[in-house]
Amino acid sequence: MADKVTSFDVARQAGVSQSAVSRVFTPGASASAATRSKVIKAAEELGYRPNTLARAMITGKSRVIGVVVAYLENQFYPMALEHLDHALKARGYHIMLFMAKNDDSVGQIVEELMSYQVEGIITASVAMSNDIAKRCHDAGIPVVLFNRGQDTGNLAQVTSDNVKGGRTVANFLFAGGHRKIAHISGWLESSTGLDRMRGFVDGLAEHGIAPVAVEDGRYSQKIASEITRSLCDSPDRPDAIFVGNDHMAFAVMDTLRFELGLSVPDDVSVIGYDDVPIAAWPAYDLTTIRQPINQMVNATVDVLLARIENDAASERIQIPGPLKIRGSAKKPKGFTR
Amino acid sequence: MADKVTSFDVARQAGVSQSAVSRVFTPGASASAATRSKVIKAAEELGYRPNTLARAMITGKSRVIGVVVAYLENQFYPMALEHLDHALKARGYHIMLFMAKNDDSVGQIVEELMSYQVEGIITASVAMSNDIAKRCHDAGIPVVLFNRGQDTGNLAQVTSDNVKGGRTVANFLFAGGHRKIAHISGWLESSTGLDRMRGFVDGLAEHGIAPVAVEDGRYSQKIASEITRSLCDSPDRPDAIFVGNDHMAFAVMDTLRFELGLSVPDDVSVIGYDDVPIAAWPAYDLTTIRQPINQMVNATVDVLLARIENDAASERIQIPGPLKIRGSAKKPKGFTR
DNA sequence: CATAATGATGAATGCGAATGCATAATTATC
DNA sequence: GATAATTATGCATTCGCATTCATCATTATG
Repeated sequence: MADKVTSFDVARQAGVSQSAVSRVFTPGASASAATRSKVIKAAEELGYRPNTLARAMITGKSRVIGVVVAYLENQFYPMALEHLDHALKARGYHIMLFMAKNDDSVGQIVEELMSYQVEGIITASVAMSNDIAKRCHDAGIPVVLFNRGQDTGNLAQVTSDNVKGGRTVANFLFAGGHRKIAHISGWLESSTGLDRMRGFVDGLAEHGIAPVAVEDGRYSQKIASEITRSLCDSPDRPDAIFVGNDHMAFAVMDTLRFELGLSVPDDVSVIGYDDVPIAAWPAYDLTTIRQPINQMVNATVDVLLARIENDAASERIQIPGPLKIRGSAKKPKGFTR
Repeated sequence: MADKVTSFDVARQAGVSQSAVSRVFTPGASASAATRSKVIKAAEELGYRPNTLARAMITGKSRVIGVVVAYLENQFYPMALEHLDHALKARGYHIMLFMAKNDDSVGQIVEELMSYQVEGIITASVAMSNDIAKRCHDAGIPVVLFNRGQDTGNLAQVTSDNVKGGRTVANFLFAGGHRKIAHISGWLESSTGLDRMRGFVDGLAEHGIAPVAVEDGRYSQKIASEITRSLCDSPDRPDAIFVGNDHMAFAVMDTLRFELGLSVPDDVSVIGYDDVPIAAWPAYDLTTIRQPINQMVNATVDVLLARIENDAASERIQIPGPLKIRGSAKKPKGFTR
């Protein structure tokens, strides 16, 4: 194992001072062409790379962003992670990844992130208690909630327009002739779950009807399946179900088809939310509200870096997402949103 | 934004020296109960946490592991990531995440990881050129390839027993009465793809038959679908297809059923590899070889940390995975592996 | 009670690179 | 060609904490 090679080693080899070496590796610092080439040559010979940790100590910039994710089984989050990686890499930042179930451990994780001197934190569908938010604020570490809103704590947040999405689904299902419509919601303690539900219920109300049932699926496939069973156990089963996200919608469809022997969409229409890649797979061919993940991620990164770089205000951004019409729900003729 | 609070601030507040503060936060260092409680009190009042970067500079231990992942759309990798997070967290390490397409950029990423002084690197289905492997070796940074083998470079690696898995599939399909069996392989430039293919072909050979076709699906759903179409376009279409991983198998099943109007398993049996959660979803109900992801991850972490802590040798570990029999392939009566 | 052994503590040092300051080398301007 | 303006360069310092060394307090041992 070769010993670590430092800027002093390179300096000696190149016959210059350590400062010169540092300047060559610091964008914008002044160094003559001669020095530069000597240093680069020596660095290559020795296999030198600046120690980012040491650099971070001086500059106070680690170029690391902490990312906290709750679920990875729901395909939306791996996809978000992939986009986040690209967007952050393009801006010269790196990801330190943590998993946190929603209930617990977020505080602990934030403490660890802070001790690593991350420059910012992105949480995906993870909320943050007020005192933790305050701690980040006091430490000067900006936080952006991705796909999760929160009224308290004055945190930046980026979501799709969930209320509008829910409303769009209501219009679409009503236009499709459905009158007995159930909703298996996302977790109702989360803003996304709640907003979609509200938009949906409001949307139906505008047509003078109410959902036949609203049950909290809590983003769990298991719970969603159970709810589906009990909904359809009734003589008066729904003819359409709006499900709070695609991940649950797949379970709902499977339960309807393979357990209850019902046809989707002939017996029951199903609509999801997210438009993850699986939704387009022929086995599901799920009609769903698309969350424009790319735009959402870009907005998240923009907001975060703006706050890192110039202390900008925290914003709340809502990006509208279109209904992606596929085959899991009856298509009204001439439907316009 | 409160200014950073350092160990000196805490020391002043507690009326002790900076060394004392450091000792209180360093497990195993000696400090009296009185000092300890004074320091802890002061630290809490000031909201102090040791700066991990500064600590890492001194100790040479960053407690960070670099994780490099190629795909996140194939559910196997998010699942692996989740397990990795748990296993590493339990050992006090953290993840710095990078995405790399297989062909490019791995070298660049490794350089960045090294500059962050990571203590080890795990690559998931990502290979590493020999000079990059050497660079890690020279820098004393152990590397473990997860779910990917590689003969050159003397790298530690953890996979399932892919050859055996392929063979098991061959036996199972033969016992199920299939004689016209095709294989849409994983990427044949990867050890996993190659080993599964070899085991499979060998297994069939032991029964005196050969696959009717072996095509490289390159882990792409699109390519797998295209191959499925062309395979079934022939008058002599296969009655079973072994697919190199679940992710492609889903696309194959969808193509067979919804595009070609064939029944799975009545017309064509399909078997995958991985046993990701989706494989158990009723829509697919995929018979597949389970990769024991938990064991694989634990082995990966064990090997890596052993090499970090005591310079252990690099190992090659193969963990056998059972056939998970579901409904996508005909079930031979009384089949024993 | 004296001496040895152990534990606790602070001052000083160093990890590796960035940067302010002062000076030297180069280039621009008249 | 002389002076001003600019660019390069090195020295010394700094970031925050762990650790060595020497010193001092405490406890153990005969």
